[in-house]
Parts: sequence; structure tokens; C-alpha cells
Amino acid sequence: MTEQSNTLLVTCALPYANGSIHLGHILEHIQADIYVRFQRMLGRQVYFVCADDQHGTPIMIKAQKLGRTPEDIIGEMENEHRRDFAGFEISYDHYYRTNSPENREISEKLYTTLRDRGYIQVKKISQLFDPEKKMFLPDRFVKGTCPKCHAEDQYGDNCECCGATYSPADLINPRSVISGATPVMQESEHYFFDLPQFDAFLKDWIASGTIPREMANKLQEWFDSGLQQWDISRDAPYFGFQIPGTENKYFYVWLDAPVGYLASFKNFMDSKGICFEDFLKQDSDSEMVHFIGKDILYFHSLFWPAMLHGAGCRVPDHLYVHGYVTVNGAKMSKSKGTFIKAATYLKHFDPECLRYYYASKMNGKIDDLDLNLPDFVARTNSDLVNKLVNLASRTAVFITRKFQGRLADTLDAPELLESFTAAKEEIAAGYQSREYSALIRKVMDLADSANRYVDEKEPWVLAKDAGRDAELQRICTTCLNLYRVLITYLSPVLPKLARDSAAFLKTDLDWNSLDRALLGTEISPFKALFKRIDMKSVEAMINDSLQDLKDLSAQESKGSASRKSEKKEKKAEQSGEAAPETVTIDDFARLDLRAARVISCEEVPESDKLLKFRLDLGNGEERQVFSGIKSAYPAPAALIGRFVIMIYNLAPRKMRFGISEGMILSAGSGNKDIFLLSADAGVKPGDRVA
RNA sequence: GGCUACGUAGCUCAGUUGGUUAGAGCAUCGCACUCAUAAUGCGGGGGUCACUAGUUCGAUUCUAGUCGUAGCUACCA
Repeated sequence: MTEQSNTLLVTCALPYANGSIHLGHILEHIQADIYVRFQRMLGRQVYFVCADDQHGTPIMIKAQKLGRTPEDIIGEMENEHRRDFAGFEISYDHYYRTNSPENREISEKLYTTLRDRGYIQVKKISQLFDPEKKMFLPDRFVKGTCPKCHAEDQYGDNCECCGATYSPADLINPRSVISGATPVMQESEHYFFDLPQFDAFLKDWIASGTIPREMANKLQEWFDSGLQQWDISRDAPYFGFQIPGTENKYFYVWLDAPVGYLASFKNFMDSKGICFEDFLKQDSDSEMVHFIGKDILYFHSLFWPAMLHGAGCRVPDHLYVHGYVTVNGAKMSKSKGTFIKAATYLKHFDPECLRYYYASKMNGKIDDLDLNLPDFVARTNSDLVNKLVNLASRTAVFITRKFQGRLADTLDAPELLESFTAAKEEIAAGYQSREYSALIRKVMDLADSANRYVDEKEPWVLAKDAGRDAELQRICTTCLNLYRVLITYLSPVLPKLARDSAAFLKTDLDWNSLDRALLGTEISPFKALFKRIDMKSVEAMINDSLQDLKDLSAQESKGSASRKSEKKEKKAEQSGEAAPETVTIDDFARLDLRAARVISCEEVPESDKLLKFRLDLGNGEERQVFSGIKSAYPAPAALIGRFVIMIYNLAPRKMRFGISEGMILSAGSGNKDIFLLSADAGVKPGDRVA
């Protein structure tokens, strides 16, 4: 371990106040909590803070829909989030909110400093505007027909059918999701943070070891494509903070969200009478680290440090980035019931099972972590109950029955205990580098050797021989001391088990007195410290999650990253077992399918998958359509003259090689197994499919 | 398609700065034990370390390619 400042601020990403905490969020908070508890155990001054992220359009819209105030909604959600984190033993020193006076104050101060130093620019941009609600619409709040593939009901930024990206203004028949009104283009002044000015600074900052090298490579892509100015303002009405010096401009939620770290910290410091401003100084000797998911790396590795630096403040020392949680090897899926809320989990399981399971798989890298439920059950039972707690269980009975709960004054195997305490540095290094899986393996290895020790000594044999009581007492005392060391090692992961064990052993479990053996003292009679779990509870939890489905569907998210994960979720559902939704005849009638004759068909040379068709739709109408079926039809000329079925009323889509004015239907599993649909002889160009 | 990761026992994962018979836990089989929440210990079976080619005295470990998976991205309406 290198030399460190003694004061440390640790944060987790602020959960958005528009949805419940789920097991994906929990991973991050557990990872950080374990880190924090370990640092505290070493005696560092740690401040572990978090907050709810409460601003933005989604919150505002949700409030309107429910006929309530945003403040009302975020207050409720904040309570729920606090409860969930407390339920998982996340030991925040302070959990606050972004809709707070401190956050307003710091956000304004950062902004005005940046503005005065020339880092803010004002530009006019055109945006879709809802004339009924009198508000500008984020991409997500505009829907319409995809200009490329003519799929209906697509969001304003990209199409979920064809994956095309576009501007909301490109949509055909756009409408506001909020009012249903047709949005109009309107100009408005926007405030931009001049990120490109920080190009050199950011490169240095990233190269200095603040983020893992593997991620640094990824960031290089962003630098290569050039940093862009960042739009930090939103027009009224907006639920957030008004920008100083403006009439109707508000800070974009992602501007004040990371500031929420500092706001939470300040609120806490103020309550303790400690100077917060010292912490923010550029030469502050304290340390600041953020635990985040890889989906928000963009905000934390570019905007956030640039803002702080630009305003003359200290910057984060480390970003600890983790991957996503998968369940049973697949993305969390609402329809499979593997989209599990924190509260739902807690109804069925002890939080420490998940803390332990996650820890046993965390390696400090950004790989995704799989919560394999049968494995979760097996691992919890075998490691925690069968191995670890069993050590106490199998020896404590003798101490209680034969020695009135009193431990021996000497050990039977002091060298064994020494070998346990000698692992201290190795364990500490595991916590420090967040390679929890390695340290857990080490601890379980020691637990195995402790069980082996008990087997060799056969205390149950000695117990039958009154003449060997002293020996028996020393052996059990040794084993309980081994247990004490192991549970101390794991106390950052299993705080509750550690507390219960401390009560059982009637001692404190602390890092610095590890090597002082517990001798001659009394312990409590052993009671089960940890219960086994079973697959039935897993099934019950899955069923509960399926019940939650409806509530969750109301959940919305704010950032592009979370939107993408929703998209992924959707994809996962499509490939899963879920039965396709049934549609009515009316739904079908919305599609205008027609027979068309292939006039010409050729490869698009620069494309790997595309064929370009000219189609005859009858009455002299022709359409150009691109179709990604080159892999199955390597000889496109052979298709000329045949009939195909196309979607006639699909919105045209601009592609790199021209406009695609429809979609040709085919069946098959993909690649070479793609087969064009056609009609029997007699069909004429333009005939409708019904 | 491009870029970046990853691909090690049935499952979840270690590991190898290139070097004798590749590891753990769970699962499975056999034996032992009975103190313990039907826990524990010992032993066995199980892997061509994705595939192919190359560098090397020697590759699971390095290089290239192929296939597969994931992420980002692009043109697959």
C-alpha cells in the first residue's frame, strides 16, 4: 500500500429518484461499502456519502402524470432508497439529495466561476417544442415514425427496430409523448460548457492512474473523435436549479448530479462543524474516490473533472469502475423475473448472502458480474454455514457444556493461529485493490485448514475421557480463536455476522488486535449465527419480481446510458423464452404490406450486408429499398423479376448509400438462412397483403 | 463491418513474467468420522486451458488468423 492521505471521501453514483433500487445498483454500493468499512478498520478518516439524484424532465413529467409535486415524489423515493441501502448494511455517513440548498449553492458557484473564466458559451439551437405544454422536449419525449424504416412509435433519438440514430426533428409525424401535440421547431439559447479547452488537462488526468488502464484506452476513442461542447442548460419548465443570470434557464440534471456528491458532503461537514471548503481546494491533501458503473464513465471522466479543474477545485483521485450485473448468465430481465428490486430481495434473503456472493466474485475489474442463483445458494450454504460458522458451532458446544463457557488460558496450536494472523497483509492488500474474490478465497482456504485441524484433534473423542479435559479446552479455544480471526477478516463484507460473532465471543473484533489471542474469557452459548438458504426462496423471489413488473414498467430513466440498457433489456426479452405479445387485427391493419416486383437488384460494394433493390409497386410507382440479406443472396441479379413482399408504409430511412423506402420481408434465422417471402403466381405489383 | 475485451473441468471462477503430471469451490462417486445448522476429513473420476497456423528446445501462457460471446460504433427498415 502506498502512502495515503488519512482523509478519504468515498461516493457511489447517485441513484435517480425515478425508480427503485435493484440488485444492479446494490453491487456498487456493496463494493464501496466493503472498501469503506475496511478503510475505517485501518483507522482512516473516511466519509462515505451518497444522495438521491432528483432533478430533470422525467421527474417533472412523472409528477404531472400523478398530479403531485416533484418534491412530493422525490421525498418518497428518497425514503425508499434510504431504507433499501440500510437494509443491505450500506454504512453511509450521510445520504442526502441533489434538490438541496447546498447543491444549489455549489452548482451556482462552480458555474459562475467557470463562466467568469471563459468556459461557458451561449449558442442558439433549434429544438422540438411542445406547443400545448409550452416546453422543449428531450429526445426521449418525442415519438414518431422512424424516418429510415418507417417503424412507428419510435423515440426521438434512435429507432429500436433498425437501430438508426437521428435527430427528433427527422421523425415522421412526430408527437409529444406528454401531450400528444405535434411539436414544432423552436429556437432557444443554450449554455455550453467548453469541454474542448480541457483536452490536454483531461489526457494528463486520465494518464495519471485515476482510472484503470483498460478504461483509459476506451477514453482515447473519445479524444480521437474530438471533445464536444456540452449543453448544460435546459429551458423552463424544468425541475432543477435556475442558472444564475438567466430568466428561464436551468441546469441540466447531469450538471448538478455529480455536484450532489459535494453537496451531501458539505451538509454533513457543516453539521459536524468541519470546514468543507478546505476539502475542495486544489491542493487539498484529502483523497476523493468515486465508485461508478461503466455506463456513466463518460460523465465522470470528462465533464466532472474538467468542471472542477476549470473552477480551480481539486479533482477526483480515482474512479473505481465496475460492470453490470447479469442474472443466470443473462441480462436482468423483467419478463423472466430476474430484474430484482433490492426490497424484493430483502423479503426473501439475508443481505449478507448477497454481500458475500458479490464479494466472492469481485475482482476490481470492469467485467460484468454474474449472479448465478443456484450457485448463489450453494456458495452461501457451503462457505458461510458449512465451513465458516461451523467452526464455531462444532467447538463452542464443548466450551459451554464442559467449561461453563470459559476459554482455556493457553492454546493448543499457537503456530496455527499465527499462520492465520500472518495472512493479514495479504487480506488487506485484497481489500485495498478491491480484489475481494482473491481475499475471500484466501479466507476460505484458511477455514478449510481450521476444519482439518478440528478433524485431526477429534475433540469429540477427548470429550469422553474426563482426564483429557484440559486438552479439549485448549483445542476448542484454539479453534474459536481461528474463527475469530477469520470473521474479523470478513467483517467488512459481513458486518452483521461480525457483530453477532463478537457478541457470541464477548469481545471486540478489530484489525489491530488480531494477533492477541482470546484466552481465559467467557463466551456465550452458541446459537445459530447464519441460516441456510434454499432454491425455494429463490423461486419465491423470482415470482415476486414478476409481480413487480407493472410497477417497474412505469420506471423511467434519464441518461442515454440507462436508455441503452433499457434497449438491451428489450433485446434480451426478445431472444428469451417470453411469449410474443398478441396483437389485434387493428394492429395488423396498420401495416400496409404489398407485393412488389424486383426491377433491379445489386450489391452495395462498400457494405457487408446490404443489397439495393428497385421495386415495381404498380401504377408506375417505383421504390428503392435496402435490405441486409447479402449473406443469403450472393447473386443478386438472380432476384430480378421475382416478387417480394414489402412494408409499404414504413417511414423512409436515410442510409449512407441513399434513402431506403420500405422493408423487404424475409424469414429465417439469419446469415445464410434468410429466405425472401413471395406470393404465388398471379400476383401483380402493388397488390395489398391482407 | 470496425475497434476493444473475453473464451480454462457439468456450474462459478483462479492461475500461467513460456518450462516437469493445469488449480479451487460447488456438483458427482467411494471411504472415514459423528462434535456441529444432514455439517467435516480423506481419496477418485472429470479439462486436446475455443479452433488453426506460426515463433521457440518447449505455448494453455507470445504472434497471426478463424469461430463464439459482450461492449462501443457503423450501413443491415
